Amino acid sequence: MESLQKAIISISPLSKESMEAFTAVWKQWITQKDFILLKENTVSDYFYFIEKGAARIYYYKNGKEITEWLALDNQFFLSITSFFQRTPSHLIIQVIEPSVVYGIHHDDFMRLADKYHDVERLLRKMVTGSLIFSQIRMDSIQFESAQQRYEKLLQTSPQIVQRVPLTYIASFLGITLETLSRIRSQK
Amino acid sequence: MESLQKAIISISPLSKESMEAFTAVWKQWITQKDFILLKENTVSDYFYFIEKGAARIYYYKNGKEITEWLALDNQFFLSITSFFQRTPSHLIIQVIEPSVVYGIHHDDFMRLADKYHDVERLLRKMVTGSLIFSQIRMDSIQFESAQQRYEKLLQTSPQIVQRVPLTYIASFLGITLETLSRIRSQK
DNA sequence: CGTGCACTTGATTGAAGTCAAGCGCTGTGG
DNA sequence: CCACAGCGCTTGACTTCAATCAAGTGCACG
Repeated sequence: MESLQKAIISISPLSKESMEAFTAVWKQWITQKDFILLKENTVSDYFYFIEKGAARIYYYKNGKEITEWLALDNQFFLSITSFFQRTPSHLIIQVIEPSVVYGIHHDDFMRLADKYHDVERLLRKMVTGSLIFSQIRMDSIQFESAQQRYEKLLQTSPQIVQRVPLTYIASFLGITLETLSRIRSQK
Repeated sequence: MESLQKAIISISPLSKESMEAFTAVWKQWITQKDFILLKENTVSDYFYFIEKGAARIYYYKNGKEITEWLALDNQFFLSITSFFQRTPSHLIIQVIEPSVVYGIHHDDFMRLADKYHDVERLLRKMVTGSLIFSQIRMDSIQFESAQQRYEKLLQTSPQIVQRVPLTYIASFLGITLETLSRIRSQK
């Protein structure tokens, strides 16, 4: 819970009152490996924070699993379209290591954003950060080779490469397992 | 200016006071074709709204122009990373038809978001909408064929295909002009 | 001890990129 | 008023990166 508060403050500080009201409504999960936080075709109610452990967001595309996102220690994550649009999602959120996860319900988050201006600002900054990241990732998928993307991941998130199975990493990078294997074997 | 107000309200309503303060600070440009709104390597100060006309956001990648975004009548547009991170951008924003464009300065927008909770909420909803769009576009670039992307554009934004040169459309779709030409010639 | 999962390796294919040439307007200057 | 320069687009030949399909290896654990 302390690490959640730190993560919040680093994005946008909250008044004592807002912080207390805000952190009070987060729910905690202490889960085993392979625990499912979000089932397929359901509305994603929670905005998550993983304090310790690892999770992946994935879905099925033509019968194959596509890993859309990987979250490790001290990261926020969510099914963006489902959480904000309140529509059922083909996404599945699965914990892939024993983990400690926090989540705030959509309705609580919106209620508090309405009540406290600084919570609204926090949410805006979170979404903005996510949007910037999304832009960078789109550029990467469009213009960088599989090799470049893998090398960038090695630089920016070496822990992912160490802790997450290659199958997940491959589709997170937008390439097949075979291509990733060949990239790794060169040199 | 009326269309700007309508566009704002359709995203998130503002109180009379906020709306007045907010719309008061938008600057207007009435421009000829090819007018440059944002020069290369400068910080993008404005969040734009195109009332009538067309604009494109592009940059140079290995000496070639890449069109990143196309905005037509009644759309908001901006250089996301530059506007929010306040960093110089390789992006160029150019009007490609005689147009009427409005823009709000970053500092005015942030000042008003700080002062009025409902302006902050408006900004959050704008960014959220943009993020959702960005996710959908990323998925499209990653998994759809050039053909599918073109057909989708035809369906969702036929005006773009009618009003914008194919060179720009091609790189907006993430393909070359030649590939787009071949797609169009089949059937 | 063997079944299956995680990963590797090889052969082939395919979608789109690159390079190069050419066509047909349009508009401007001699 | 014609000519040709240049832009917007098309077409063709060839290349390339990564996907697909298909085996095969090695380790983990029940």
